[in-house]
Amino acid sequence: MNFVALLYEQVNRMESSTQYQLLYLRLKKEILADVYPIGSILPSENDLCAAANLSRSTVRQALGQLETEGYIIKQKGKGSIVKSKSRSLNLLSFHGFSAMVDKTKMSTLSVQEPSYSSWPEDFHFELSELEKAAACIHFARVRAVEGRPVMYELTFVPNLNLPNFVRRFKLNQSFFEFLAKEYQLEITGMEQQIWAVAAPPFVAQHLRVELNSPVLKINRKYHSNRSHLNLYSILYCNTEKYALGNTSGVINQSI
Amino acid sequence: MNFVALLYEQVNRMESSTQYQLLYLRLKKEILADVYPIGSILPSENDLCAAANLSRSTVRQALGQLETEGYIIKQKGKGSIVKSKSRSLNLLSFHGFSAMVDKTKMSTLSVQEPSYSSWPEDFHFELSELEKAAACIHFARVRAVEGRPVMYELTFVPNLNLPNFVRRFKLNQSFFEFLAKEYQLEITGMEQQIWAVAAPPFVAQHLRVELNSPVLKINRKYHSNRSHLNLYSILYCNTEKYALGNTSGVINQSI
DNA sequence: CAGTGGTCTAGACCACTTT
DNA sequence: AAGTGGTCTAGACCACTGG
Repeated sequence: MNFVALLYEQVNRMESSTQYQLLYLRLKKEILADVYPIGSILPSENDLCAAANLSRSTVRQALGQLETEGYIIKQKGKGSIVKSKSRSLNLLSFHGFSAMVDKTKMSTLSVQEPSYSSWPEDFHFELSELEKAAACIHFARVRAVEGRPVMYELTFVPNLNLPNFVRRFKLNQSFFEFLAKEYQLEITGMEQQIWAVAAPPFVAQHLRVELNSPVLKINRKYHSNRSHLNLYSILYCNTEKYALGNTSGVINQSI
Repeated sequence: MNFVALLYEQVNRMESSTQYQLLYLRLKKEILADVYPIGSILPSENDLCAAANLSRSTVRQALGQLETEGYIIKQKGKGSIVKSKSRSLNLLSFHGFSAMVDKTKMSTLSVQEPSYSSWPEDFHFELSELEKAAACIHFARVRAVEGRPVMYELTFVPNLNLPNFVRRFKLNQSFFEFLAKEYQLEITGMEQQIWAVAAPPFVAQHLRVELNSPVLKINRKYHSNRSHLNLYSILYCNTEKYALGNTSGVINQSI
């Protein structure tokens, strides 16, 4: 390696992070921007080595991170296939939702369009001082499958450097994809708590179930790549017909 | 030798063993056997290189797998610290359970001691031919916190090369740790479906809640490192006082 | 058959922790 | 200062996939 390349590497290390992280971030952005659409194959490891002037181990480290985060699947003799545009987070989803390639059966009803407000009095999440000081962006929607309401979702977001959120976000689009595309905001983790509760009146109404019938209640706190910015959701789910489910390769334990 | 045993031999022979996998398995066994107790530090990467006559990359690959599975935490300048004796998962657990270092508040009641039986008629999971051919090991237990029943758990396991399971397993121990220690059986993945249901009589009785009050029902299929062996559980949870919760993803990036 | 990812080696320099 | 894990290089051979 020559002197210029050495200097270049030093500068890169000072300015941001490591070589494999830079490559990882670049590839992730390109996947999100459809430079490599779902189903397509990334350049081979050797090509990436040559293009980025890196050793194969370093390239493999970047690809490994993309793989564990669910963006790609690597196949011996074939290549690195783009699998998904969003991080596999182990989120619960309605059984069959992800399988519905034809999403015509799924619809979204607006209950509360995005607006700026203050935080609810009885908000059940702990907020940082910074979040409390910011305005609260709130919206609510009902998700339906085959015309049957299955989920009532209330979302709360501190308005921290999210310009024109209210104007730009449309309720029928994917919230996470919107955040990634418009603000480079990545969801990096999540905490959730789940209960079975008797449907209160406003939930019974939106989900069209009998008062006090059993529904799932889920409180979620999403962590993001902006360390002080978290997103909050409260979900009520009607599981009479559709169960909530998830699959995880790297699972969890306890009890 | 019967059909089941023959299939097993084949599968076992197919399981390849690379250098890093062998080292990974050896270290994992030693962690489970308390050669390296929780909190202790593994031999340094260089020591492992010398001892096993491997390059550092290979040793790091083995340690990396132990880390992603939650057995160790690596700290720069310090070493690889043993963190846990069971795989760190993303399973739902009762909120606060993991925080209870003092587990005296948690108790287990036997409902059905382990026994061999046939598979239930209305079993809601799809079984492979191999699993159907095997006997079903079944047990049921109730988990309580501070004397309050919170979970009623029914478990079903195909009796495939799990010698003396019924005699060896005690209901008040961790099922996963038992499987890892006695049979080197690792849980590698899981599917689950979740409902909110009205408590049927037998559930209401075991959880000491009113008939038809809302309870969580969870069906789980656990995948293991034996590709054809899955474990099945049906859980009923009383979430009146304790919610079910989990955390996933990378939570602490930096302050 | 050429190309791919999987495994592995034998070095090197760095930032960090502990002594 | 010595030791640790984090990153990175420049090779190598293998098993597998595809044309």
